[in-house]
Amino acid sequence: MAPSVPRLRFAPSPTGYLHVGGARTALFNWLYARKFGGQFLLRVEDTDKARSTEESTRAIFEGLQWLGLEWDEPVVHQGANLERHRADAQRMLANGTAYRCFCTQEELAQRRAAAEAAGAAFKYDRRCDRLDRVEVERRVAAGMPFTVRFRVPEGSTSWDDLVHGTIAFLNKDIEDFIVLRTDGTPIYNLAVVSDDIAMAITVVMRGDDHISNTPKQIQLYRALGAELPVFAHLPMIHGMDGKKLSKRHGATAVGDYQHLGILPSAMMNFLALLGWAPGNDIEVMSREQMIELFDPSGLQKRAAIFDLKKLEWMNGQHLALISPDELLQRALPALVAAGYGSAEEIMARREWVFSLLELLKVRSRTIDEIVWQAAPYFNEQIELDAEAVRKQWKDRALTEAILRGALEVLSPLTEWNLTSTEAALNQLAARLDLVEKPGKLYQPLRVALTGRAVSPGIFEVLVVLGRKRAQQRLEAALLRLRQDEPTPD
RNA sequence: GGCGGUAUCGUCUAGGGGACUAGGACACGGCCCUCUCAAGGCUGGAACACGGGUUCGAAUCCCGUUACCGCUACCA
Repeated sequence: MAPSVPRLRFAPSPTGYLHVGGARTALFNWLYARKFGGQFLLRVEDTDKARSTEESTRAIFEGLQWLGLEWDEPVVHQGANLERHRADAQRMLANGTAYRCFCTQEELAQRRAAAEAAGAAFKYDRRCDRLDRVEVERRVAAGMPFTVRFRVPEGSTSWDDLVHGTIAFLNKDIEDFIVLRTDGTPIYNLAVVSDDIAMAITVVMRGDDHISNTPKQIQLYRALGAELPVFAHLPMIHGMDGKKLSKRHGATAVGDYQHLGILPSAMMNFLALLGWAPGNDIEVMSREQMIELFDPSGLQKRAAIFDLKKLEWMNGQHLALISPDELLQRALPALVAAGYGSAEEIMARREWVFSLLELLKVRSRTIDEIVWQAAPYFNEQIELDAEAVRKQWKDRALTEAILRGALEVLSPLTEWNLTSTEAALNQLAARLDLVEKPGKLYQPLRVALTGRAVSPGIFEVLVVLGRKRAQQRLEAALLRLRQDEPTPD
């Protein structure tokens, strides 16, 4: 059983960005630790120097931080533990659970090819384990290079997986695997076990592509005299075509979603639901609720398919939940990038921005959509959408009457708010006999005020625009209408 | 090939022997609300991979088959 204070770790290899599958694995590790009062640690598996990069390490940290998956102790770099890995291999050599193998890579490749040609499965034949002590010593003295191989014992290896239940392997199906290379560097399975023991990891939660590594690792724990952790193997994430999620499916890095205008809380919520369900038909959750409701027994065994549409819906739900402050904080960089002003300028109009965001977020699924919709309110000049103009300003005489009339009823207002502008426009509607057809009145106005056929309610637009700009836009529209006048078809 | 894993609507899932004419959500269609677009409400179509058992009774348990996925390196 898991001890009372569980320790878990997320152990990515820094060979790319933080993949959504990795992010979900990290998320479940984190949830488990938070739920049961344990620790969540981070270990960078950078033993593969050729493929590991600093940049990738940084990208992974950033992705985790963006999601809010804070780790509790300094990051462990696997590459720094080489001496311990080596010492552990020596320990196994000394206690007889491993042996030296002098077969070269070429010989092995040859035998493997021969076996395959004969239609048989290749498995190391243990020839070096049969060398007598004298011969081994002679070869070592002669400086012959060797690897260290683990001697897999008879019998079977099984464990009670937290998500799959009991999984068992026959040891005869596991070959004597190499644990230390000729150059004295460790193979993955040794490095992982050695580090997990050193970090006192009690729950190893990882992708189910590691299931077949697990019996080997269990043997290693035993050979090193260490207590076994609890294993939990999480399913993978697939793309819409049911294949393993890859670049072909579009964005796979969590950073991509950040730039698409997804909220971290929505991303977390969505990822959590991909492979776990709290039950009771609960779907939208804050991070606190997720921790509260998390239960490893609800972990899914089956690979899930990443559905962008649902992520977007989820984001819309979270947009509705977050505070104006948080929304502004998350949207600010995108607002600046869109050219709406400097961060200082935008923050100076904080209250106004709050009210604008409040109007736009309900009609948006992502921050990017909010930014796009915000253009007519931040920019001095608006672009008239040609399609909207064509459709809504079709009747030029009526449009002119509406614009002129709006200017007339709006100008004398002493108060400029939702109720006063509504009253004024109602008056205009009556005058133009459009009370029964409000769309005929409001749509042309909407185009004049925002340049678009879609916007928040017209009175809200008037208020957020402010009297001055609203009037300027109506006048500009009138002008534009006259310029375009001589266009009889 | 060998070994391992998985199998409920298109997708995410609820379900853990009778409460199932299988529930919810996304997506899709319709209706309502409505100045547009959203949001919201209501509503429709849509699934237990197949075959055998066990049982009075199976989506739920067991065994096969099939399909898909993973591993099978001196990669991680």
